[in-house]
Amino acid sequence: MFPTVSATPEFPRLEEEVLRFWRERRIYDKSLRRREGAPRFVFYEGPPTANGMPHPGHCLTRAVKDLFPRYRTMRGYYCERKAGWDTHGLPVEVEVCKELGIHSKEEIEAYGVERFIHKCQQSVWRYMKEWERLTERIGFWIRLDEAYVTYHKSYVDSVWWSLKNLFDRGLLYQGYKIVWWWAQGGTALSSGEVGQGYRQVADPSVYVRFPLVDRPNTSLLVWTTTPWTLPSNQFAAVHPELEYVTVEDEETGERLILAGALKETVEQKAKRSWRVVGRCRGTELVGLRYRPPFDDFYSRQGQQQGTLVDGSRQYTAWRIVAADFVTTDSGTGVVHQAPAFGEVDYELLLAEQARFASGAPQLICPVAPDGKFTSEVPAYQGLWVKDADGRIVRDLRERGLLVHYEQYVHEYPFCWRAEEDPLIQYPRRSWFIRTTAFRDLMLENNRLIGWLPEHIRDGRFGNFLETNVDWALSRERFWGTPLPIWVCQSTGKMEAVGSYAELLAKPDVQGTEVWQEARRQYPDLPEDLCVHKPYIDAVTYRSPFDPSARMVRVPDVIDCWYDSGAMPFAQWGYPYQNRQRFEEQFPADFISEAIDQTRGWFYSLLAISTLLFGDRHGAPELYRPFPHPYRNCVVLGLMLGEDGNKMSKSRRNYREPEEIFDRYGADALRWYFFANQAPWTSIRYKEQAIRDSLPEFQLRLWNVFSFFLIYANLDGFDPASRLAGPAGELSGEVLAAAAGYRPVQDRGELDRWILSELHRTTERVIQEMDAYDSFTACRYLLEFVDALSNWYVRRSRPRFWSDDKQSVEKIDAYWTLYECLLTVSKLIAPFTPFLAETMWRTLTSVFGDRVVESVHLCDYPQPRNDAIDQLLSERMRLLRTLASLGRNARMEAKLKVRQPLSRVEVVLADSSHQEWLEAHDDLLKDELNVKQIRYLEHSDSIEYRVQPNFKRLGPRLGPKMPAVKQWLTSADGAKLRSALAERGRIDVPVGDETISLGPEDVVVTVRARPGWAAADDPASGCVVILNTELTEELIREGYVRDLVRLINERRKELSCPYNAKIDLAIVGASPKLWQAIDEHRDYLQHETLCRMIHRAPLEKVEPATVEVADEKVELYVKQLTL
RNA sequence: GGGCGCAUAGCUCAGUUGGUUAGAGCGCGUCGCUGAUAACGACGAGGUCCGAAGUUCGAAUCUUCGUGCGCCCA
Repeated sequence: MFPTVSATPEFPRLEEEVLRFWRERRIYDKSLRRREGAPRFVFYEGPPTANGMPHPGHCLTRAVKDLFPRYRTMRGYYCERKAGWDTHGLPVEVEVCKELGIHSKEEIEAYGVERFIHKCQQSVWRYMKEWERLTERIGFWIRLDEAYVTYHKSYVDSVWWSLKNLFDRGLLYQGYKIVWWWAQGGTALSSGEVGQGYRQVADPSVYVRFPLVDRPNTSLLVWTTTPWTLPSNQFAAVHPELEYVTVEDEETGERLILAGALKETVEQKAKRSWRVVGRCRGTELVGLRYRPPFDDFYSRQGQQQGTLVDGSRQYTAWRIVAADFVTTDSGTGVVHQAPAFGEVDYELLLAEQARFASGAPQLICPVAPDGKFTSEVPAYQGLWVKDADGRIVRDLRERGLLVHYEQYVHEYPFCWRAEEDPLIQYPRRSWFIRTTAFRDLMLENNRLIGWLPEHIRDGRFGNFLETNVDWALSRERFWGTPLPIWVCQSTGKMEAVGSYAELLAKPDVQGTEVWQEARRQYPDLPEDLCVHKPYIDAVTYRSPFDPSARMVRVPDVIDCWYDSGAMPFAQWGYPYQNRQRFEEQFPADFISEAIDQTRGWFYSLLAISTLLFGDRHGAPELYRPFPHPYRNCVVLGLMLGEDGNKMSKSRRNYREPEEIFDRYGADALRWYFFANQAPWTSIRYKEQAIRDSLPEFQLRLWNVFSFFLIYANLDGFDPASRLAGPAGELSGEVLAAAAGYRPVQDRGELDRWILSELHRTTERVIQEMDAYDSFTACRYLLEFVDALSNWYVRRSRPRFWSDDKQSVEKIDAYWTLYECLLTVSKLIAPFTPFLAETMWRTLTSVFGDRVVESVHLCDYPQPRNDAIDQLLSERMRLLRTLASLGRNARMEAKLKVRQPLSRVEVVLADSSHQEWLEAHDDLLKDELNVKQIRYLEHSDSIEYRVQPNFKRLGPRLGPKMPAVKQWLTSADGAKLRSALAERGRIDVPVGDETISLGPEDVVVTVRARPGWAAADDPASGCVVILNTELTEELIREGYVRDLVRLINERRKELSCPYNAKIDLAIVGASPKLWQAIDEHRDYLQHETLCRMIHRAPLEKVEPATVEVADEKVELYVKQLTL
């Protein structure tokens, strides 16, 4: 006997059982062990940061990350899954600061870097338990106990190794980075923090003269909203392609140069009257020199020249340069450039510097980190830059340089922790990786990656790579991988250190006692912290550049994106450990994260990998062919809350994952993710939608499953007793050896059909899953479950109900359904692993330990081509269409299915399937409750429509198409059809010519004429027509069917077991009704398990009054003891 | 401001290389079944395919512009 299951399953409870089973029997381990030595499918886990609660978005990633490895494992691959945790970075520091109630770097230093670092290390694991629980609960199989951790010493060693490699190859350099700087707090803010702080403010907007050196009485007209940056001016930028005009002031006669498109706007603002005296393109202005409004630097450097790469001489600064970013949206089209205080400006400086062989322009920055002018600009020395604005404007006006002044309202960022402090852009010394030198290689690598969706490759990601800038690697923070560069205190020369061990092996190492002391003071301190601040900062050694000097580490840590991007090798501690494992697990076959990782992990992986392993010449010993480090990347959409907005805790617009698991189960969530939209479209996370996705797949499948168990038990169908020896995975070959398992080709059409559908589905699911298209795969699975439930089981019910327990047909039905359910449980195993396991365990329970214990230890089903019958599939679809049309027609004619009809007629546009259909009359007759089905060539109730075959005729006819279409639709369809049949062509007159159309050139559809009880399906070309004539005989039969329904309803009300017999009395029926009952007495008794039908009330039985045949009768139903 | 993406039924979403009656599920309505039974099923009504222009014999699909939304970056 099979275990019985509830018709209304509690999936969450069943899932808990499955989890326990997996845990106790170590199923995941076993699934790996049985694939040892098999080809690998390599998966990389993008490490989450566990210092926040996991939310629904993480569920999606974790579900997708589980799906494909599970699938590939079943398909025969060896797929290790090593977890990982991202542990460094600002988010962790911020979390700790919150806890300590502090903000700035000074406050952290005052608190103590050592204690702060300890806090960070502990904070990382704050939500570890939650993450692990979620991971397990959603069924994400991954080795958590072997997770890589980015702060571990072995990981840091690996990262250092890679950085040393880059440093030694000259790819790591120091430069300036323009950051958003909080001067009062002395710290840079991350882009996320800056984004939070934008506010509308009014700033001074000034139009300033920059007099040209070589054109008397002529000035550039320059606009800026940050007057305080004017003393730091180095260039003026114009767009090379824009038109510029020279205007003459009607009153003063002075000349100004500005963009032609902006002349009128500025003229009106300044309330001047200007006459255009010259026009030119931006390129023609390039190279002209001007006097900046402030002399502090110009007076000393104004005449300096350098040598360009081509050998010619060029003034270093204060000249016009070309730049594409100049627009005419605002300002004057001539843009003031202060490279120290604008990222774009700084890039321009870099580009200028690159043109010089010697004597290149240097960055001018007369502002100290506290935001106050230095002694380089004596006039404003000690003044906070924003406070200097007013005085600068006044000075400009007094010196006659100000053309116009106004207030300008715009969005400007403020510090999110000190709302009154505006941020400024400010240059900081920073370390860069020269990624730009690898742009082409990165693009080449990118081209070979399988992106899903594809547009990421050339779109978002490709564009990003095209406009690549060097990676600003260093961070002036505390909790991160320390930058492994030591500087000689006397010569300033530097070297990179490739591991902690390498550091300790340096000559005359000092400072390690700081760490030793910490270990004594805090015995619980993890060994890994020895490579972190502040301990690592204390370690110095004798300089190889100057024996009297010490080597001291630079204070920075690195961008934590570098950590995660280094995981392909760092997760193994490569190259100091596990060299073999790295080789086996590089590159990844599959990774998946949400789209916000494009510039995050997707980039850091690709960049690091390309720089280290993609440089055939620079690092030949590490070279590996592209693509790497990942071959396929499924880019997931963003997850939105119930209201379609971004999910946010404060808005409470989403349910906690735990709640979903407890109510509907992990499978419900997984299936919702996989089956409802392509994974890269953004997903609305709605509880309602998750609940609704249950019945259409899982519940429907469950019903079939439960149906099978009920009847198999009832009929004593026991596959285990019919099969000797080990049953393994109960594959088709194993089942074929069972007693009573007839070869499929010997079975009935319905059985052959559903098995054909099963193999077709298997074939398609494999095809889609190999292409990482889980969404389409799910659609095929849905389609199959629908076919199984709504046609196979529905049409097979009489076989399951038949009294002859051992009839061949019945046994066939059991084997067929059993095989379908077993196979489906394997097919859905990667998608809904819990339901699959429950089904498998239940269906195979009768075999005891002769069968594989878990569905996840099975091979994925293999489709058999010889089991797929395309023609049968097509025909069955047609038959289903006919049934649907028949019901449709009954509906139209208001003739309920319980009322038998004498006949339906079917007209097929294409008669090639007619013979087959005729052989299945019984099925259709039963489905439609009619006595006879006739196939006709023609009927008065139908009409034909002949349309051009557009696809075929389009290229041939072109513009004549509408005329042909018009002629065909207005002609008599039936005549055209017969003409086509007799002569093989139709001649269509178009203008002066005649166009001859063959059978291939037109599409003939048949349709029901309006007003008939008929329904058509033009797509398949069939019409079903009802004979609505009712004879007395038919009506009487309808009465009995009604009666049967009422009696069975009564049985149910009385809670009769469905195999219990009854005695029945019908009181008050008319002779007409009795005639009907007598005529169909056997049918009635059989359908209601009725022994006797009485005409007098039964004693001790409560009657029920029912209405049948327009009369009221009393029913007495008495259950007989079993 | 730039890049990328999205916009189709009341809701959530499909829609293959352009082919002439635009699909599914849910919801809604009508009904059926009553031996899967607190299940199951059928049928139906719902659409200016965001707007405009263009290419084409033919556009939800291709092009351009615009509108709205999202993401990433300024």
